[in-house]
Amino acid sequence: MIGTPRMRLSEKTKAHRADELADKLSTAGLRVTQARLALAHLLFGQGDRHVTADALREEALAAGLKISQATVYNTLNQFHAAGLLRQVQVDQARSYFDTNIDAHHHFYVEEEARLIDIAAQEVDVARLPDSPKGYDVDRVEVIIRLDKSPKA
Amino acid sequence: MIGTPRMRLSEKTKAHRADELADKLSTAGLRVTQARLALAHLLFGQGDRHVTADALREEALAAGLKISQATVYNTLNQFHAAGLLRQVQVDQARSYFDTNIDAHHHFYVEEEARLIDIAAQEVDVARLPDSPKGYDVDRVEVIIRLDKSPKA
DNA sequence: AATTCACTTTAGAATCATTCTAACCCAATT
DNA sequence: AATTGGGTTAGAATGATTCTAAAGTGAATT
Ligand SMILES: [Mn+2]
Ligand SMILES: [Mn+2]
Ligand SMILES: [Zn+2]
Ligand SMILES: [Zn+2]
Repeated sequence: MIGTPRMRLSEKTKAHRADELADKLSTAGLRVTQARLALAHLLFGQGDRHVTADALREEALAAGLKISQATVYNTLNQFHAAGLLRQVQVDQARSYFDTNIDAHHHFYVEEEARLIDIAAQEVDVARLPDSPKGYDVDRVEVIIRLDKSPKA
Repeated sequence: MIGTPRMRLSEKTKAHRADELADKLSTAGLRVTQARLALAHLLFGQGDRHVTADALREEALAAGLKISQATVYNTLNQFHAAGLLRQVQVDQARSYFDTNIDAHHHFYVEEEARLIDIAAQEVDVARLPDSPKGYDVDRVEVIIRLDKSPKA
């Protein structure tokens, strides 16, 4: 399996140019529309993020964008289906969309509804059981649930 | 930390007697009521299970029990709060309640909405990152997502 | 530049799991 | 048997997500 090519820091850090994002959409087989570009800018323009649909909606509104809730959901689902986003399921109430699609794991702080990335190489899953007959491993997820330390 | 004492196979396999279940509830600090006993019988009377609220509701109805949806939810949440059930979050749509409260992991077959237990010793998580300052590990969950093997 | 057409966006309704409310019910105690 | 403090319930409410069907837009074609 070939990993996503690493970007140079300068590319990864600065805001993506519009044509970079447009390329990203086209390459993923999605038409380049205003709504998708605007949301892609919010999602991919500032490093790895974990967002809920509603949080992204509020960001869009705060940024003065006129984008409906349905479009936010449509876009997140399309980006996910196209492999531009990963969906993370840690909370009963809502789902998170992760802009980091490389293999990695998560801390989850339930009290703060906050996800924190763990690089794949930070966790060593040394041994896994065989999959049941007729099934293949799609993905191995490690979720480390955290509590706030009690005040000493 | 002291683990739950293992039962002999004969005890674990056969249906629990009513007084065993009543003890289980009392010990957990829950009053022994008809509804709780009946649901405990369905949940704990047949080995380890992963159930959704709705599935349990249907089982109860099929068994001729007169139990409302609200009571199913109340009871599952109370059993969970009392430590008799674990809640497993793998699917965006609904949550699962797991009668196996020992440390263990899961396979999840999304296509079939089915959870399969993995004994803790079947997975070797050899190395974990340090928790962020001010937070402690509550639980480490490993979820192996499975796909059906393509037909050869 | 106008036309076309498939795809996109949208407001609002619908869905569905879960929770809440407030009235009745029952287990435990006296 | 009366009291009382949960427990149970029907039905309403909530909240995330999806659906509908109508209006808008991107890309290709005249
Ligand atoms: Mn897959
Ligand atoms: Mn805890
Ligand atoms: Zn992540
Ligand atoms: Zn389990």
